[in-house]
Amino acid sequence: MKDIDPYQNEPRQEILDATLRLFSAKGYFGTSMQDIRKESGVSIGAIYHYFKNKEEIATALYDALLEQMSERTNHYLTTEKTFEAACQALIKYFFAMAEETPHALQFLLYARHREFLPHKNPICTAKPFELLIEAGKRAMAAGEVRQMHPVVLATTVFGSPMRLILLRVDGIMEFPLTDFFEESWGCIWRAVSA
Amino acid sequence: MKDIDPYQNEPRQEILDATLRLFSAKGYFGTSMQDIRKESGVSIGAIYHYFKNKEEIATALYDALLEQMSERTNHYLTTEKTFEAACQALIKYFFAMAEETPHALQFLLYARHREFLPHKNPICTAKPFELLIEAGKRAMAAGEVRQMHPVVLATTVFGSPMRLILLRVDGIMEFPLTDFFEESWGCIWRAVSA
DNA sequence: TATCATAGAACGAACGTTCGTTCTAGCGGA
DNA sequence: TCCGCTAGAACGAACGTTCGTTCTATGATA
Repeated sequence: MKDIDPYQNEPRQEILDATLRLFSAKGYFGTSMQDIRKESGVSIGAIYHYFKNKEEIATALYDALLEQMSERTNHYLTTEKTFEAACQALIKYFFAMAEETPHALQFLLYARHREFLPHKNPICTAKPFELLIEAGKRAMAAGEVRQMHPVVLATTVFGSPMRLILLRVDGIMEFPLTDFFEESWGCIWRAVSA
Repeated sequence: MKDIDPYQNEPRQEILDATLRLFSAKGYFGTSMQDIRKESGVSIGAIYHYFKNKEEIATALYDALLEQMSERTNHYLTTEKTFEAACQALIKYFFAMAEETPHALQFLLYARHREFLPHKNPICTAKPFELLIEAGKRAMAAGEVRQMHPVVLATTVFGSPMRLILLRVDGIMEFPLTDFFEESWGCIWRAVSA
């Protein structure tokens, strides 16, 4: 026996997948609704049946990806015993994402969402960033890392991996990021450990 | 005595200044030629007298800012005696830029130029980035910094300041970056010094 | 089982708007 | 007079969106 309407939202997901590919390749404004129709194989009328307008497709994508990232961040920060282990796990997760679903990372990290989602806050004020800041404060209080401004801590730990990720999803870096994890983390931990 | 025709290109510069403000606030696609006309006070006809089209305005901006950045990078890397001093000077320069001309940095670092300047290489393959990589290799050979992949070195040194800059030009960081230079650099140099 | 009724998914031509660009007329200093 | 420059109306293309219609699956009725 089948699940209740397992295919009900199949076209909806098809639209989202196609849109993510297009947005990450050509950007929001460079992607027309006709492009989405061609890439997804779903007709214009059907697209507007599932989404109110173009912006709502972008919002749906953004929210879903941010939620996923937020969950993972929260997961590692609460289950790993140390700040070090949590950060390592997070960076490994991002590095793996850069290899497996580069489109998602590109859309989430690279795009200036304020250009086409003006009512959304920039990603750095979003939940994952706040979770990190709080975890950093606790790690400083516990003496695991040196004392510094929480934002400096966060940028020191994640600034360089993020830049590596952008180089990778842009196709400038030809080797998988996982090859560089140890080296990169070695630098980061020297920088902040107590 | 005045320079030769100092005012000849006054409208041209007015257009570029206005466009930079608009692009950094609303993005390339969010800015119409009518917006540029209003912001610059130069008529549509005059704008098209000085520039072939919208893309050429963006290219002129991009090239000018990149050239300026390239010059500075080259200057510090060749005149400062150590890699450490050169990097410090560069980061201080960027931090100062973030305070004084945030629009320029925002346009140069944040925008996905591939969306509207498809024939331009991403900024990370541009001259300043290459200069840094080469300087990093020399510093490793000289024993000033530890051995690692040159790209890891570059992202470790500049990844975190760049992220601080983005937080600042986005208005998330409320204090001038110069306040955080010492703290940030302390982390960076721990990370990479031999 | 056969027939009809209904809902809503899918369709794509057509619409109105906005955009970048072109065009033509005219201004003003040399 | 000439010419660099300015002006802004007009143009055509491309865009996001709408809308009247068709298709399809399901349920009700007899």
